[in-house]
Amino acid sequence: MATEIAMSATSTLGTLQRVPWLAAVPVATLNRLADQAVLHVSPAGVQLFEQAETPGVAQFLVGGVVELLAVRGDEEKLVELVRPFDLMLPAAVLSRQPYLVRARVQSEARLLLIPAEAFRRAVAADHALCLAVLACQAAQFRRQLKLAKAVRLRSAEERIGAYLLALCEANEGQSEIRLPLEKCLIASQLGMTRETFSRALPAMARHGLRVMGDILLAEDLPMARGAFPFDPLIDGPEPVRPLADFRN
Amino acid sequence: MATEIAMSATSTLGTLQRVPWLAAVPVATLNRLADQAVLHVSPAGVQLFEQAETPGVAQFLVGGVVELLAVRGDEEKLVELVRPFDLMLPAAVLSRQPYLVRARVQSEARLLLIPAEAFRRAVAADHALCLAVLACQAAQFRRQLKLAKAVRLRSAEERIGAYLLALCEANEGQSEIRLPLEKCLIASQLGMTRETFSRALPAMARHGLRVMGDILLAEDLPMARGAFPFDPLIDGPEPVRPLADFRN
DNA sequence: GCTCCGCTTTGATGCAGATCAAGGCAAAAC
DNA sequence: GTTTTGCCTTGATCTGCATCAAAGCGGAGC
Repeated sequence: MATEIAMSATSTLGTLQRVPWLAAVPVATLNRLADQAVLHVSPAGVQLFEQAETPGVAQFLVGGVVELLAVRGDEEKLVELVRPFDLMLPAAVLSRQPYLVRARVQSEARLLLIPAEAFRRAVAADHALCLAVLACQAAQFRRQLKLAKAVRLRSAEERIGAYLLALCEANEGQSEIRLPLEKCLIASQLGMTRETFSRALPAMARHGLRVMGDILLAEDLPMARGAFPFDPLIDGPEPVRPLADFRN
Repeated sequence: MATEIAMSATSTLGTLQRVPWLAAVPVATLNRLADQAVLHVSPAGVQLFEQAETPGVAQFLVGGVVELLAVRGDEEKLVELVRPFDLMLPAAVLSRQPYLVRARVQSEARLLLIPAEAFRRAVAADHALCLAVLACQAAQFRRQLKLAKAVRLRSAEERIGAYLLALCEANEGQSEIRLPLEKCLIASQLGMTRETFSRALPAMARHGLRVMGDILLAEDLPMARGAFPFDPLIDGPEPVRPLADFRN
């Protein structure tokens, strides 16, 4: 299952120091966190926590991808994907409330585990850390809002179009692009079934995006952009933007 | 349109002091905020800000209800309702990013307007305020998650059932309950059209909830609870829970 | 080679909920 | 009084997407 790795505090500290949005946090504070942190590596498929569980540790994702799933009975619906560097559901940890979703590793995850109480104390003790976490939380909120907008405002086909175009832009210049995920995962990420996704793919060729197997080739990028206009308020990235100049 | 009210700083301060989750914030800080704040009263229908606008003021909702709307072209979809006491989209204000949604007053709103830069400075300067805003932001995030779960996991009928039952519980004991909102507003709040809502209402009688006009009478509460079980991870309240003991 | 298994595709069908289009009903305006 | 205006209901129809079921298809293992 999950591997726990004994680690010198220095390397844990190193990891924390490499996080851009923790740049403004004093090393002393990061050090105190690092002292209590353990690095955990979890392979795909492992469940990190269950819905309704109360967080005992703060989990800091430093590698891999984790999916958050809304659960009822035995059906799961993907709510969000978490990528590095990000805290897993800081809202639950900070407010000492149960998780609202299940978390499962999608691709091998590297996690820094910090006892929840220690984490809360650190946030309460260090203003700079508090500001950083606030920025992280704000970014997560905005990502969530964007997702909600995408689902409510766009049809399945449009979401696929936007997704494929985002891929094209990420791999600027290449004409052949390999889909980064299994199709069924992409489908659930876009909030539809794999069948719907599968059926919609051939239809995308009409808009200049041909998908064959797991290869996407952009045949007519301008036409595609015409059919699926880029909306920065939905498709734009949402990086963590710390309130840098916090002392003033 | 909107009425701007000249106000002694003391009464603005008084308003801030009455906010539960600002209890731990030093009066000096609240006072500095109050000095720069203006109370604004906006009648229903007024648009507070537009999608893509960059926040110039932080808006603190102290009365009334505001709806947040995702917009594309001329169609609007309700994303969330904001009620007192809450900050309007603190994520946008703090990260100096454009609003992702439009805000419109649903029922007469009382807002404390604070210049955005002053607000950011205050958060950056006062640790206690930062913690309070963090808690506020966390609560908003969790509300948003709960909404997403409700929409993805429940059918239209189930959402209506949960809503009506919540009403019953709020007015414990009364057999006749008046719907607190116009039906079309309830419908959009539940993420469906008024027609769907209208059609589903008669059907609810089969589960012990009869709605006649704008009166709801709970004919068989236990049966209703059986059909629409209460899920605290969706239906539970999500108050702002400040990390009270922040100095430690 | 063959078989098995996971993933994907395809087809047929079903359904929830949206949309379009008339009315009904009541309070407010004239 | 009548008319207007908002809001709600009702019916007919549409459609996007899910669901169910049955193949393809390719790689891993035997």
